[in-house]
Amino acid sequence: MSSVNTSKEELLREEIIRASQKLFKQYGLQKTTMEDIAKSMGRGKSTLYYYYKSKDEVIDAVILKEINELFEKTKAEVEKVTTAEDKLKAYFLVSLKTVKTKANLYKVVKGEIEDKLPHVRKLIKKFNTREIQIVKEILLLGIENKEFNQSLKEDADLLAYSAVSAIRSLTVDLAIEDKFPNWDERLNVVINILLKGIK
Amino acid sequence: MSSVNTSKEELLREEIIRASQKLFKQYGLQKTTMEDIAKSMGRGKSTLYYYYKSKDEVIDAVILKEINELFEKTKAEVEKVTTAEDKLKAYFLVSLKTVKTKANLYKVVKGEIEDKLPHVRKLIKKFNTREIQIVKEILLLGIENKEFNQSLKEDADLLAYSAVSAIRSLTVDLAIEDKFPNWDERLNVVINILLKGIK
Amino acid sequence: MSSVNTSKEELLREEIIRASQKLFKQYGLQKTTMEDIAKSMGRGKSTLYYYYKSKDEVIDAVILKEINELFEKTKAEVEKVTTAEDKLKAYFLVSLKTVKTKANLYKVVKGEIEDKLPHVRKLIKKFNTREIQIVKEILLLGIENKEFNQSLKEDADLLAYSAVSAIRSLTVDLAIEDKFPNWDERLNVVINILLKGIK
Amino acid sequence: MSSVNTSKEELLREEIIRASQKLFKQYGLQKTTMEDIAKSMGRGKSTLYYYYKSKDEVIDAVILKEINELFEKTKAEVEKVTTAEDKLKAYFLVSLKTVKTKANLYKVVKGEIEDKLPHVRKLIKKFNTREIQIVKEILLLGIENKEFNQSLKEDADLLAYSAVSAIRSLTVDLAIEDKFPNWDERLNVVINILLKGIK
DNA sequence: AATGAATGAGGCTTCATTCAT
DNA sequence: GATGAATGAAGCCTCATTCAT
Repeated sequence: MSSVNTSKEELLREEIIRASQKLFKQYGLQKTTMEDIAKSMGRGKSTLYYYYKSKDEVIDAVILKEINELFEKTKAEVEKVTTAEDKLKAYFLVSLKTVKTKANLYKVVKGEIEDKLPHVRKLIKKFNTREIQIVKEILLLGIENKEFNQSLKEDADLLAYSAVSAIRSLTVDLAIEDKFPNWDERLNVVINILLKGIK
Repeated sequence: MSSVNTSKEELLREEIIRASQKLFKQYGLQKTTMEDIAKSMGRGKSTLYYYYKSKDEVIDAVILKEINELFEKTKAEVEKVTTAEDKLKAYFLVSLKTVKTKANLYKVVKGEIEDKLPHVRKLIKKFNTREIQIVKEILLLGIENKEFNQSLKEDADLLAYSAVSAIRSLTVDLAIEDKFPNWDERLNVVINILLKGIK
Repeated sequence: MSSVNTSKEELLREEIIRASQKLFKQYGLQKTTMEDIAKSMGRGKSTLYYYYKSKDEVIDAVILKEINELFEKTKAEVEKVTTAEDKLKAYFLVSLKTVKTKANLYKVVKGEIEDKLPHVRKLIKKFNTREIQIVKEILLLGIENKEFNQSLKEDADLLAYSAVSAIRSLTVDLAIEDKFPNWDERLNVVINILLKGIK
Repeated sequence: MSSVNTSKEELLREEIIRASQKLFKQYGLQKTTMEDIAKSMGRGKSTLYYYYKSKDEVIDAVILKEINELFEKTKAEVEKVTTAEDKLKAYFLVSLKTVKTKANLYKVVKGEIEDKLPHVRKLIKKFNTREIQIVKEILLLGIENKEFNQSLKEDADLLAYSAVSAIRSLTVDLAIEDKFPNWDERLNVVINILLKGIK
């Protein structure tokens, strides 16, 4: 019985997150009101407060979910291939494809979050840490493999960080603007430059 | 006489922008209220409205100023050197140094702006276009020079765009987090990888 | 159950209108603030916004209510009697009595409305049209009846309009000033002159 | 020297009144701001305060001027003719024509004044008193003349008051709406009814 | 004499949040 | 469990008015 409740409760909690996600992507964190979220679910505003203590908690949950989804997907794809080069490519491509469908949230998240929800920074940081860790491991693997230049070893941290930061922003920007046709395919050029640079 | 008036008015207008700039960097566009700005100048709220019609107008002015400053500085430094490689390095370094002092504003600006002030997007776009143009010209110069790989020619657009986007986000991220000591110096590694990649 | 909700909500909506009505009469449309209305009900300002989207909506509702009340009362009284003369008298007297209790609102409404709420003009016009129609029908009845002078037929429109306009202003003016004792009774003289004039 | 100053000062005072008059007619008493008035004269806002202590004083002056103009014109026309009937007609016609050009001010004035500027009520009252006095004298003349019905004598006051009130509102309403073509000419029907009624 | 500059007071509106049911 | 109702706090903006020059 309790499990039924829990499951039902969990279901609604998820519905709230889904609805919020959608609206956050469309209108941004600030502009989306609790009212908006509630209405989009055909429910009363106070229902949200039954499941989440505050708007901030809703935001947290949404971001955490996004972060995990991206992370899991990235990790899975990276593990599918073996060479460091392929892993790096895989990392880039998953980032690209995932971000493409979530462009607005990322865009929004990046600016607003830091500002208004210092608390959320931790989430982002934690996520970044995990992502950077992945990339760093790929780099180190490549260096050990002799796929990549040995001299990079001491800067692997900074490089990993830079790659994560740059790739994210680039994909977000490209996804938001629709300027370059087939940018996702053509981005290979960029990846190749990088790979050539680190080989 | 008229010039005295103009200059005096201009002076206060600038003071407002400076004060706003500072607060925007600290608290973000939304969280900074007109009240905050006024108080930080030791003046009444309505004084702001004597010089700017609305908060949006203040925001516009601040952003426009930042954009122009960065652009002019970038352009000047790039013109000081001659080889494409040096120009590219110069571009990176100015971006780095400038952004470092304006990290918060950029951070803020990037997310919030898109959301709430579609009007401001034009400013950003125009600025981006100008920056991308600079980088593209550097790339083409390098290709002509044989400094850079000839095969890049057809993707110069996308590359320039990518470089601008990536470098901006990277600098912003690095400036915000204080994780890497001397990151601005060590970033040479990143630049060198890129340069090696495109040579 | 739904009807309970509806009725409860409707109840508060009405309470708001009543409170607003009272204050509008006392202080005028502009001078009465949402704060005033809320306080006079012992409630928070934002409660008003739960029931009405804006001050304008409140004003609309108040005016619409007044208009309908006056119209219904007028119509009922006019229908009670049969001769055109009696109907005309009835029309005058109801206008008189009703307006007497609402003098301030009418006074206020007349000037402010036109100015600031072009939208409300429609309401007024529609109301005027209905009132004028009543009077016109009385006139035509009287002409057919031979109670009134046949020559009025072609100017029935203008006459009806004039009568409505004049009687309203006269009653409002008289109600506001307390100059003439028993003016409502003595106004028979005026009515008789008019009747004599049109017979 | 003092007279030069005075005259020059007087000139500007009048200019202010003229400008205010125009704007009040167009936008109403409240909606017209001191800024608006100043701008429409190509002068600074504070200049107004050099000549008038407050907005209320400006309003007073405008109204007083309007009142006097109408009164003087009315009086002059009434004195031109001799029979009571002609005088009454003259009174009506001047009211009509004058009001036609000032419709907006009257409209505005009627509602707003009472509300917000209790002080101005005195002006209006005084003006009304003078107008009513004129009409009353015409009525009494007519009664003495045997032009009008003798029985009206004891209600001359109320009748005069009513006539003034009704005619003003009627003319204002007609001037504002442009519903009836040539209403000013056709209004003779109304006047004739009244005259017939009181003969 | 004339005014540019500055502002206090106050108005409307929004929204996250609480609470009784 | 779920929510309708209510609200405090805060934000943007307007405007009559003052004051130094």
